Amino acid sequence: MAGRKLEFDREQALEKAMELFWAKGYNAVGLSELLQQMGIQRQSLYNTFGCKHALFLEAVQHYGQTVVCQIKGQLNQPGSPLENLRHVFRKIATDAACPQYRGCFVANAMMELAPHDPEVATVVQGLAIAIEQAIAQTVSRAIAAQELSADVEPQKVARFLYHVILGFNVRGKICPSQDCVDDILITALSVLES
Amino acid sequence: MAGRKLEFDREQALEKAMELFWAKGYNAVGLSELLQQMGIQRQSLYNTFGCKHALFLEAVQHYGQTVVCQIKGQLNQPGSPLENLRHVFRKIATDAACPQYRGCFVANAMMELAPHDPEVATVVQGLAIAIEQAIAQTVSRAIAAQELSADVEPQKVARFLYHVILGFNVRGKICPSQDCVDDILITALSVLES
DNA sequence: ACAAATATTGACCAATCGGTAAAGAATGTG
DNA sequence: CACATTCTTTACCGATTGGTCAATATTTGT
Repeated sequence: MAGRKLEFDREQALEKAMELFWAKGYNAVGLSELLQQMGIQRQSLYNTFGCKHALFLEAVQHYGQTVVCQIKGQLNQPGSPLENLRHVFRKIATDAACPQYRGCFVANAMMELAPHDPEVATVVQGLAIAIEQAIAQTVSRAIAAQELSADVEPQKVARFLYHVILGFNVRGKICPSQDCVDDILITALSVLES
Repeated sequence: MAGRKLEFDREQALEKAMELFWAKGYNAVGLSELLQQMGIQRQSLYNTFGCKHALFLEAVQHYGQTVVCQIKGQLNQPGSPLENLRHVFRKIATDAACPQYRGCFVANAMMELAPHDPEVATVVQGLAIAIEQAIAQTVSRAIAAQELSADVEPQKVARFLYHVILGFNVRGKICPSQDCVDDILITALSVLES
C-alpha cells in the first residue's frame, strides 16, 4: 500500500516557500524560483502541495498559526496583562522600523490577494479575527486586574489595536524612523490610559 | 520638427492604466490587458510612457497628486479645522467598509513594490509625507483655533492619524463591518479629545 | 512639394509562465 | 520474487510575459 518515501522534509519545504511568498508576494514569485528555494523538483511540488495557489494558501495558514500562537504566548505570560500588551506592541513597532522589514505575511496576502481571491480572503480573515480576539481577551484580563477602567470595551479597543498593527505593516515598508514609529506607538497606546 | 499627432488622450489613457494597476496591482496586470483597457496599441504605450514600470510610476504619481490635492482641499475648507479632519476620517472609514473597496493606490504600491523597488519607494514616500504634513497643518490650525489643547503635538498626532489611514487600507480589503470601522474610527479620534 | 519627425499598425521575439506526461527508482505487501 | 504504489527526474506543453522591429500613415517646417 505504500511507495517511495519523500526525500525532503515537507514542513521545511513549506517554510522555504513561505519565506519567498512572504518576501515577494504571490504573483512576483515564479515556479522555477520557488522550486530552487524549496530545493525540490517540479513534480514533487505538484504531488505534495497540489499547485502554486494551494501551496500559497498552505504557506499563509502555516505562517498564521505560528504567529497567532506566538502572540497569544506573549500576551498570556504571567504578570501584568497590560504590560504584556504594551510589550507586544513595542516589539511590533521596533520591527517595523527595521530596514529589512517584511511586514506580516497575513497582511501582505490581505493586500495582494484578498479582494480577488475568496479562498485567501477566508483564511486571512480567520487569522485576523484570531489575533483580534487574543487582544480582546488580554484587555479583558487587564480590566479584571483593574489595570484598565471598567468602562473600556475590550472588543472596541482590540479592533483599534489590531488596526494599528495593520498600519505598521504598511508603514514599515517605507522604512520609517524609530522616532516615527515611537510617536505612533505612544499615541496609539494612549487610548489605554483614559 | 514635429510629426504625427497622438490619436488618444494621454491623460485619459494614463487614468485607465491607473485604474487597472489600482485594482489588481503591478504584477497581476499584463501588457495585453493593459493595452486593451487603455484602448491603445502596444507601440503607442512604449512611445508615450516608456515601459510598463515607467507607466506604473506615472500612474502612482498621477493618483497621488490627485488624492493629495483632494485631501488638502477637504482639510482646508472654511470652518472648523477639527471638524474637517473628522469629516475626512469619517469618509475614509465608510469607504473602507464598502465591499468593493480598492484601498488607496499609494498604500497598495507601498505594500507590493516599495521594499524591492527604490523608484516606487521614493514616490510613495513623498506622497505619504505630503499627506502627513497636510494633517499636521490642520492639527496646528485646530490648536490655533483653540479646538485642541496647546499640549497636542501636531506631527505626533499627524503621524498617528496617517497610520490609522494606512490601517484602513489593509482592513478594507477583507470587508469589515460598518460597526467595526466605526469602533476603530471612534477610538482613533478619541486621541483628539484629551 | 519635399524631407524630417512622429504615430500607428501588426508581425515578431526570446524568455518565462504554470502545469503535465512519461519514464525510472525506491518502497511496501502478498 | 512479483507487483502495486509512490516519489523523482527529465523532457515537454501551450499560453503569456514584457519588449522590439520594420513598414505605413500622418503631421510639420522649410
